[in-house]
Amino acid sequence: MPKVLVVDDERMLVETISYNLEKAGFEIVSAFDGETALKKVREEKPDLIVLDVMLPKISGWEVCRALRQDSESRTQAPVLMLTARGEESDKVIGLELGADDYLVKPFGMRELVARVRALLRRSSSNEKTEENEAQTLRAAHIEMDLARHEVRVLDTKSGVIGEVRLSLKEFDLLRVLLQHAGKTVARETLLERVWGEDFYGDERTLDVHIRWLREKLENTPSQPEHILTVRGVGYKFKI
Amino acid sequence: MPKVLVVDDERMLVETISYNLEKAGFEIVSAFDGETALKKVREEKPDLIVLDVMLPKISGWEVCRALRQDSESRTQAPVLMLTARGEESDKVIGLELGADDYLVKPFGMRELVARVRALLRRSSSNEKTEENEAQTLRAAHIEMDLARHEVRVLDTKSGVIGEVRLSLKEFDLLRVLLQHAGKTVARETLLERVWGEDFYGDERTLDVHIRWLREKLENTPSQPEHILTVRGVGYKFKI
DNA sequence: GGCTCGCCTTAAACTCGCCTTAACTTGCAG
DNA sequence: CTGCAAGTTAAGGCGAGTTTAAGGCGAGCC
Repeated sequence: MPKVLVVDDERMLVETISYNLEKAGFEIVSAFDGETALKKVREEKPDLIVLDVMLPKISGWEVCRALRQDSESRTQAPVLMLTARGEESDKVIGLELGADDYLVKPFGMRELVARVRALLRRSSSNEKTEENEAQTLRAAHIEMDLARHEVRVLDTKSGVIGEVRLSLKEFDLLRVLLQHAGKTVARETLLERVWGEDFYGDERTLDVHIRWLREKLENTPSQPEHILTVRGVGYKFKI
Repeated sequence: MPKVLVVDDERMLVETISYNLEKAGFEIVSAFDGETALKKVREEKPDLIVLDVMLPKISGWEVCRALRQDSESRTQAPVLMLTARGEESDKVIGLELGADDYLVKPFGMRELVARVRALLRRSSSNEKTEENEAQTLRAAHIEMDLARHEVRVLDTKSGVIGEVRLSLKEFDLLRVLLQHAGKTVARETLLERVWGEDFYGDERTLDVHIRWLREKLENTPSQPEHILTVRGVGYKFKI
């Protein structure tokens, strides 16, 4: 259950927002001024902050900057700014200072909830990708998470993402192909990169592993759409 | 200073994105529709493209496909797609068509900048490892992508670009001809370059392969317009 | 240690694309 | 007109790649 901090000096508005977000399944913490807001951030460690621009004492902008720059109250949590007028300059300043989205008053509660959900979804998927900066290779319907040694396949029809189990050699082989995505990789290059300089085994080993990759990644392994043979040269991953 | 092309029909969003990317040290080029985008890609050769899915006239998908497949506007630059909803099917389509990452609206500028940096870092480290600079030979209506081992033909009438499947020998033969485009290449030179120094087979073999090339590349194979015979000497590719 | 299990390699039969050869035809050049 | 270079077509076979299965090796587990 994600925790949301709502910051606004109009208490009725905070009530309304809190009610709606709670109904949507979030845990709510609130603050009516900037100073309290920063304190609550430190204490409660919310997953997202809804922040009004107009606040007594410290303005919303300053709070926003503090959230991004102060050593004390710094947080990765996304910030949704509430602004009175839709002036672009406001938007620019907000994004400038590290806000992630903004909403112009008056706004509907359904929209607010939708944006909060969107921001949280993104920030959580972000965490995943940023931790292992080791990077993910993407091409066509394939997604390789190198750090986690995970491979996901996107089913074109259903849009479902499924995880595929690959053995070590299969994984290495696919990685080399994807690193050169689109280009043809010579058989000997593949053997060298995956099996090492000193592999004096049967060349057919490569073919067999290609076969297995096709079985796991292609719709019709015998008529591959992505892992293609370039006769007399090697293989290529067609995007 | 890497150059980024920002494509979106919401001008204010382009402004915001441009502002933030500039501040992060990028040079910005922008376009508000797909057609202009493709033109700018050709003219400005950006290092990365931020591309909205929803565009007037040509959709973002189509632009994306063009960036990967059209001979004119093809580029190695990574593509970051902006999509309105976070539907998985969108993601699938995008990656299918060769996008490298995608971002769901609304998104924060910090996230955008982070992703742009990540993509560029990846693509530049990619370049380093790929010594063989993506070389393409072009002449008349033919385009040879040596790295991919692909050949495309531009149909003069319809303007359609079609991929042509060539066997290894056909490919090598065409490459030698195109490398000397316009000039006559002696029969023995061709035999040597394609078949190797030590080929003691039938001379007719060369003719047969020429025939097959003509069949695949000429409108009327028996009255070739490009792959011409120079009697007593060899062949030449007329531009 | 012995056991199971998954992974890699090797083997071997098989398919099919590609190359060569052959044999005939065309057509240019002297 | 004649000869030779090149064109054309089809058949054949070689070999690259496919595919399936079996064996062996090593890792992890009783």
